[in-house]
Parts: sequence; C-alpha cells; structure tokens
Amino acid sequence: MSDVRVRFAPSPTGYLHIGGARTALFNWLWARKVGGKFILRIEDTDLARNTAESVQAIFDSMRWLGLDWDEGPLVGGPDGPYFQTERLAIYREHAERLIRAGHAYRCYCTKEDLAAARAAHEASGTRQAFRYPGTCRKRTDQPDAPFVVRFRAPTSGSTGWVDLVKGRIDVPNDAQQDFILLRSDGVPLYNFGAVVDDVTMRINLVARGDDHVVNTPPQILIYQALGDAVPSFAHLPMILAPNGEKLSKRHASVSVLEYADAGYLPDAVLNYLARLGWSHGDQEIFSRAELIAHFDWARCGHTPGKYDAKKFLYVEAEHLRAHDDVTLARLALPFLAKRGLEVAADDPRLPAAIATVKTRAQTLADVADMVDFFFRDVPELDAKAKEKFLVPASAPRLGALAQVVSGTAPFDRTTLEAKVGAWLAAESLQIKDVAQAARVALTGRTQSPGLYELMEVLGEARTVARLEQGRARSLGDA
RNA sequence: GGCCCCAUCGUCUAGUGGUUAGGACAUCGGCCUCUCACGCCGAGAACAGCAGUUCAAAUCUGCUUGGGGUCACCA
Repeated sequence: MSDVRVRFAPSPTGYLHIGGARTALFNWLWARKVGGKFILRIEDTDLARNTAESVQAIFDSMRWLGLDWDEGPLVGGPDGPYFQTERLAIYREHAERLIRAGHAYRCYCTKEDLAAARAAHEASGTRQAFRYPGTCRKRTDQPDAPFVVRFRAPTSGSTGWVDLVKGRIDVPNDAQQDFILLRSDGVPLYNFGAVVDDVTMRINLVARGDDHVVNTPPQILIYQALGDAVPSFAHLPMILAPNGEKLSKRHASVSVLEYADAGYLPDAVLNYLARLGWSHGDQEIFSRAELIAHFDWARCGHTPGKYDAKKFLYVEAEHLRAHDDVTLARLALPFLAKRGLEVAADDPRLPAAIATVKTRAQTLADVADMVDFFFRDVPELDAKAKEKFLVPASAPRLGALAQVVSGTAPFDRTTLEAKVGAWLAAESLQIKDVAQAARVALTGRTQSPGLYELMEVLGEARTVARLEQGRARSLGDA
C-alpha cells in the first residue's frame, strides 16, 4: 500500500480516444504498481459539448480495457461527487476564499468589452498575445451586475516544477494573465475546477497529456494561493497521426470502442499504447501484470509518438496467439454471432477449429471469419475459387478422395495423411494435384488451414459430404 | 508571433563519454510448404546541422534548423 492518489479526468465531449486511454492507463498502472488509488472524475463543465452518451462511452471503454477505478462514478468514494457539475458549491466556496484573501477578484467586464479590447490589441499590430488588461483588478465597488472571478496572477518571478517525465520546467510569470476562475454562471473553468477537485480529492500525482504543460503554472499558482500542497506532475508526450499531425478520426480508429468492435483484445491495446512512449529494454510484448510490474515514469519518452496501425496489429496478433483455444473460443463467440453463426458455447469443434486458424488470425474478427465454414452446413463458395478449381477435371479426383478418406479410423490428421499419401503414391499423384480442389470443396475458399487438420475438425461425415458435393459442382451440377 | 517542450533507422525505441550504434514493426531477398499464415535465415535502413568542452561526444554546452503543444466566460 502507498498513499499515492492519481486520477483520470476526461471530458465527456466525444468518445474515449486512444490518447485519453493511454493517459488513463499510465495512471492506472502506477496506482496498481505502488498500491495507490486510481480515481475517475468526469469533467463535465462544458455544458454545450457534454453528452450523456459520452459519459457512458467513457465507462464502457474503461471497463472494456479493464481499467477499474477505486473511487469515482458508479463506485463512489469519500470525496464525491465525481461529476464536476455536481460540485459547483465547492468551487464557489473556494473562489470566495481566494477573493477574501486577495488572490482573486470580481471582474465585471463583459464579453463585448473583452472582444473590443482584443480587437484593439490585434489592430495595434503587436506580436504579443492578447492578455486581459486588468480593468477590474483594483476595482473596489461591487455593482449589481454579472461578474466572473479572476485570479490575481503575479507579474514577476517564475513558476516551475520538476516534471516526473520531462524534468525541470520553469515559466516566467509575466507570461500569465489574470485568468478566469469562475464564469459568470458560476461554473468553473478547467484550471480552477481541476485544481479544486485535485485538492479536495487529495490527488498527489497528476499525470496527463503534454498539451497540459501550459496549464501547470497557473494551476500551481492556484494551489499556492489556496495554501495547499502542490502535487507532482507527469506530462506524457502526445500520440500523433502517422503524418505527424494531431491524431484525429481522419487518420485512424481513435475511439477505444472501435477496437473492441474490430476484435482487438484489451490487453493488446494496453500493450501497444504503453509501448508508445514508454519502454522496458528491448521487450515488446507485455502482459497486463508485466506492465504493472515494470511501469515507471522515468522510463517514459520525451518525444511525441506516431500511431502505427501495422505495429498495433502485430501486437494484437501476439496477444491473440498467447491465449489458449478454449479462452479464444469464448472470446470469439460474439463475433461468430455477429456473422449469423449460432455456435454453442461448449461446442468442442470451436476450440479445435480455432486452433487451426490461430497463426493466421490477428483479431477476434479474423478468427470468426476464418472458422466460418466449419459451422455452416454449406460453406459459402467463392466464385473465383469455384471457377478455377472446381472444374470437370477435378471431379474424379474429388470423388476418389472422398472414398479414400471414408472409413478412416481414427479420423485424425496423421492417419488421414498416411492414408491419402498411400493413395497418391499408388495413383502416381502428388498432393499438389488435388489439394486446391479439395480445399475449395471443403471450405469454399482457396486459402485455409492444412487439409488434414481441416478434415479432422470437420469430421468424417462432413468431409465426405463436402468432397462429394465438390465433385458434383465440378461437373457443373448444383 | 509570444511562451513551453522535443530531436537515434520509414515507425516505436535501447543507449546516460570509449558499442562493428542494439531490438521490434514495416520493407526487400531466401528457406519451409497442399494454399494462406506461422516459423527460421539474411539484407538495406538512423545519431538533423554547425560550433564548443574532452585524449575521446549519439551521449555535456551553445547556436541554427525542424517538429509538437498552447495562447477562450473549451477542456
């Protein structure tokens, strides 16, 4: 056990994407490694973009990935509520405290005032960024008008911290402005809401994406004004699209749930995400337990990583093959069902069929596609395959093969291979001469597992029937 | 543009002053082979540039260049 408290605080404005998932993962790994607590908090203060479906997508994604949270929505905890919109009174109270202490003030400037100031600033042709001019900074009256609460930011000195992954970072305070803490409707802006929540939820390590390093100085200023301990920070490099742009839907599947639908294994997703920006020597494939055992902030890279679909698929395939056939059968069931194949959960042919395609499939969706023909009464016949291999010349050989194979006992791959081998020798034929026609007859396709394992899993009755049917089709029947 | 961060094969990375700069994915050959995969063997492929420190620099320093982030009553 340790007193480490980390959190993942997504905004429900879309689906949980892989960048967010990686942030969640690293926090979770650290909590699990050191025996700390992993807290989930929903930052839903953007009333306009926030949706209930997104909240659900976050829960579903986290659960699918197996990133369980110790405190947060659904599970509760001592520092709730865990939705920011349910914590408005807490923010207001903290804002009042800052005003009383002189660290913040009410600002009555309207959006129009600000827009005009901004326009004037830009018209002046300066290269400096626009900053709030401080109109209400020294104001003493309290008009009966809407106001926002602004932070009284220092104008000299600098604010810095030792980032757990990036090292020492210092930012001059004159880069700050009197940023807004509370909007006129009482809803906090990101920096204030996050800090108040992190303080009240006793978060002592904040790990998030690199895009938040600019938020860190103002947040530290708030911690100090509040008189609370500043937590440790860890900023993780971003995940970029292959072309170096910010990763978006245009470049790849970015939603975690899309990977679930595509038949990826959650552990594979975690493995790929972890290795993008973190390393442990030369090791590429990690189980969940290994990730937890080896994860360390110091081993995180400093360079933004580009998303690589091929490597992702490779990692996925490695994880798929690491599972035993029975487990894979259970996992593949929903994908079989999606293809209209009703296979009983305990059908012994399923693990056997899966064993034959394990080295050929990468995802569970592949598995379902590849074992499809085992479970259909009549395999779907590929038109090109039929045209090329189920030709009249194949008919006698398919017929003969059906007879040769018929009655083989035990009906297993080694016995079948021996028996067929003897027949081929007697006929002065080579397996090449019959293999493709037989494959098409048995599976409907030109690519499949080996013939004998196919026959074994199919069983004698189906094997013979399909070979006979192939013979008939070769002659142009049916 | 201001501020901040970053820089090793195409990509993810190992490397913390002395290495033939290693691994993985991808790519290209070859082997295996009833197809497709798997597997195995092999090849090409990188320290952004320029100064400096040092006996010695991918490793330390500076500059340049390039890339990224961010500049809201979004998060």
